[in-house]
Amino acid sequence: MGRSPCCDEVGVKKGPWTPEEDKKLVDYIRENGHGSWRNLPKSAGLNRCGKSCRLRWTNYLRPDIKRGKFTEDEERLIIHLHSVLGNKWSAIATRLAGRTDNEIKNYWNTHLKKKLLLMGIDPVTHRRRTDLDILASSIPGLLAASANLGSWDANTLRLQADAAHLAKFQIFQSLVQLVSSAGTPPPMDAMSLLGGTSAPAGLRGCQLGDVLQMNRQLEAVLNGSLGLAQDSMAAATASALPSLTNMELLDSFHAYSDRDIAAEQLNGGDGPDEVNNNLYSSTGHLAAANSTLSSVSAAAATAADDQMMERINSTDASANSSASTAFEAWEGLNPDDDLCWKNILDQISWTNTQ
DNA sequence: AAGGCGCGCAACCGCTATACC
DNA sequence: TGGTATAGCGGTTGCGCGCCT
Repeated sequence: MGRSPCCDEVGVKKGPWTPEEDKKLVDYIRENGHGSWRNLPKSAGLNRCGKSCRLRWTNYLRPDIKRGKFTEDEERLIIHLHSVLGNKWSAIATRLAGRTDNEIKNYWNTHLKKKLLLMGIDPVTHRRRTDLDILASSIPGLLAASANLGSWDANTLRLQADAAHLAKFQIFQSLVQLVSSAGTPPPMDAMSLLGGTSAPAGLRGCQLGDVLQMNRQLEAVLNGSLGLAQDSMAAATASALPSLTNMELLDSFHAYSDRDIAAEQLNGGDGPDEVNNNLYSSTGHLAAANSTLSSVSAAAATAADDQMMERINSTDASANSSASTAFEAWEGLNPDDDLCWKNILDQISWTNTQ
């Protein structure tokens, strides 16, 4: 090996291409084809290395390149393909007519990755994010994003708000696991974290048993929405919460996953693809579940902290009533007080080091 | 009006794979 | 079979632009 890069050539121009250079390159390739890229610059009268010419042609000047904004279908396809292929941008690009690998890569890094993160999905594994550290590190971004939503449309706003709800819920759940999984009596700091003055407003003064019960309720609700009891969940949601916006959102996400499955079956190229179907349905269900959570929360927005705790304590185990109480409880876990969550995160890191 | 800042995108860098001698 | 040239790929960089203060 030991090949020296072609761009080491002295005196070869680098940096942005001028319109004149573009014209020279296009004219030459139209007349002669690119042939050997190494020899092309000299033949075309360009003071560039062959590699630079090749990149300029393949990423920008090629006549079949489609420019402009990515459509929603293209976005979905990229996410879908990325979940199967990973960072194989060129392979992904072959499935999107007119898009280059570079363009898709850039779009992924600048838009789609953030979008998935905001939805509580790990852009690498395409799974629900459960790792406590990752979640903790994402919270400042989530909070910043939720405070900086001016230019987004209504559905996007709701999705992002829902994603923030979900992330908070996941942190809470991890926190409870942390405490409840300790074989020995839970550390006092963790206890005070869950029920003490640094706890979310709704949990202040709360006993560990109460918190664990509430967590089970929340988990049941979320699991139901994630496909374990979709029909009853949808029915409960419809009766308890006739919100057109959220039902439309739910439908759109179901249509989203169904369309994707159908497309996969039509293509037939990759064979059965459970990973992707799961990605889409879980993405949709998560969004729907959180949409539901937030809208029920909105309905219970005025519940005072002590009233909420009363409801939790008097909750029976039947699915619907516990679900609605858990939703209300959830409202208490979603204070707009960032400081509250900061306290939680601080204490989590302290607890983890013990 | 000007400076700071963040974002998006084109281009580059470094590496691997493949072709060819 | 080994060395070299070339193509292709993915990660990273840096510039330009728009927005904000």
